[in-house]
Amino acid sequence: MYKFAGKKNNYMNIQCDKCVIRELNSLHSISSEEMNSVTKNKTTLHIKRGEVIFSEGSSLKGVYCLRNGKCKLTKLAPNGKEQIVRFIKKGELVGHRSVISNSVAHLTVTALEEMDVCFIPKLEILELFRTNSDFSMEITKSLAEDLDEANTSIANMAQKNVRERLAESLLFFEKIFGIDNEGFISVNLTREEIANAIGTATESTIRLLSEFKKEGYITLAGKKIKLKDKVKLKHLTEGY
Amino acid sequence: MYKFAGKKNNYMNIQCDKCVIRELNSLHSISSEEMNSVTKNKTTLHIKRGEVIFSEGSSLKGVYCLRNGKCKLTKLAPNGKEQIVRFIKKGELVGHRSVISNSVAHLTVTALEEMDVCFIPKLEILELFRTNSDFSMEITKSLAEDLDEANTSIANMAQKNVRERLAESLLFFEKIFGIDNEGFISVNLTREEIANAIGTATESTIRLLSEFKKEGYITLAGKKIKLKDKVKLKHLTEGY
DNA sequence: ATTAAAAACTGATAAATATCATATTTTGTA
DNA sequence: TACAAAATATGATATTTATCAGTTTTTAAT
Repeated sequence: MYKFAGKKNNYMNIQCDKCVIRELNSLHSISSEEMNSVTKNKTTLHIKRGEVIFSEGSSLKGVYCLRNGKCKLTKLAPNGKEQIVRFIKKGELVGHRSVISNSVAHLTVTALEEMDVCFIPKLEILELFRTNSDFSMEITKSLAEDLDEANTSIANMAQKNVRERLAESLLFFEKIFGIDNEGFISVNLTREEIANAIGTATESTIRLLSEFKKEGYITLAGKKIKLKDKVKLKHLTEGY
Repeated sequence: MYKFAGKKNNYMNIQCDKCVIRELNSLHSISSEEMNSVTKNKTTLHIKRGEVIFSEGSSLKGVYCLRNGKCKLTKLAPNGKEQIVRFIKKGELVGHRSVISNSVAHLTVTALEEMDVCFIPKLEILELFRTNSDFSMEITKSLAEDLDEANTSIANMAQKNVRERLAESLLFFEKIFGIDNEGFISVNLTREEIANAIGTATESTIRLLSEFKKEGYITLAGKKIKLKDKVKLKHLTEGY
């Protein structure tokens, strides 16, 4: 079962205006006065791989700003399988959808590695949204972008086969997570998690990865994956 | 190829505050003064089945408010097939995503039947967004809702098989479009369109509809569909 | 009312994918 | 370091779904 992230300590309550990731999300549009208020009211959490930041059905008391690390957003299907709907990394906000629409969380957010996350109370966010139209515009734009990506995802799921989706995902993983100094994709995903993202059986994912390796498009080292022939992978995403 | 809706006539330039659908979308939160401005600047279009309101890649000069009728939102996949991402009906807005994020349209909107559509210029909408925080909140909430539905759709596409998705879609069609006086679902969709919505081959859709009929869950009369056993269909969506 | 085009339908077959069973490897931790 | 648990891997088989080819029915335009 889930391990919940419980350690709410303020030991790292860095001022937001000194935070490196500030520029990366909607918070970049707030004034220094507003920033001070956020700094005062936020708390910082340290979270380990596999821990849940919040889960589907829970009611959120604020939004989370990711200082570093990566996580997955999942949805539980009626068959009990978890669908990974999206990946999120350093600099992004989570929970703003629930806070804005004043509803329960519809996704579960789970850390894929150690991460530091700042919790900003609901009131703080709603007040910013109401009084700072740059901020509300930013939040709205970010939802609009998410919606657009989700629509693309629907089309991919519906129109592409598993092989095409896997190729697509590998390129996507490298693009958003980058590579380590040996050239491997910088994210720690199990085969099952990859399967849950592309919507297939774990065995199919494993088999296709082996095929991609055999055909020379990727290198596998344990669970680490290196892309060797991105041009070919790009072609594979469109089925040739 | 597409037939574009070109007839921009003002013959039906009804005042927005008298419009029946006003209560149904984000515009319900605007003042009567603001409403007057919208009335003055909007134009009304009459559109026939199959005509395109706007298409993927085009840059929008405003948003469209659906006075009546139904339409489909589609996305062109690289394989040339069209994916229906969503259905929209009377009372809803389209194009606000593009206008808010100041980007090109990422979807094509096509009428499924005769419809009247009001066009509201971009400036009008952006001004409302900037100055009326109730309106911006409504727009944002509606994007948040769309996003949530899109995520559910991703999970359904990924986790459910074609039979389950078809059962789900039939129930969904009846729910959002209602039924006529003989009990048939009130929307005119070809088998191909249904297939494009659930992400399968047209033949598979036809075959499964025949099976559902043979098994007594639905009635078919031409392209019209009546749901006979909704409890069973509900069970089918979860695979039993 | 006639007729051409589009849509719906059906069957046969191929291809893709899931499932089950089991072996091997890796990982985390005592 | 050892060992149990988890993850990865592979083969055999069943199931689902797509594709192709053709027929019938419906629709819309003249």
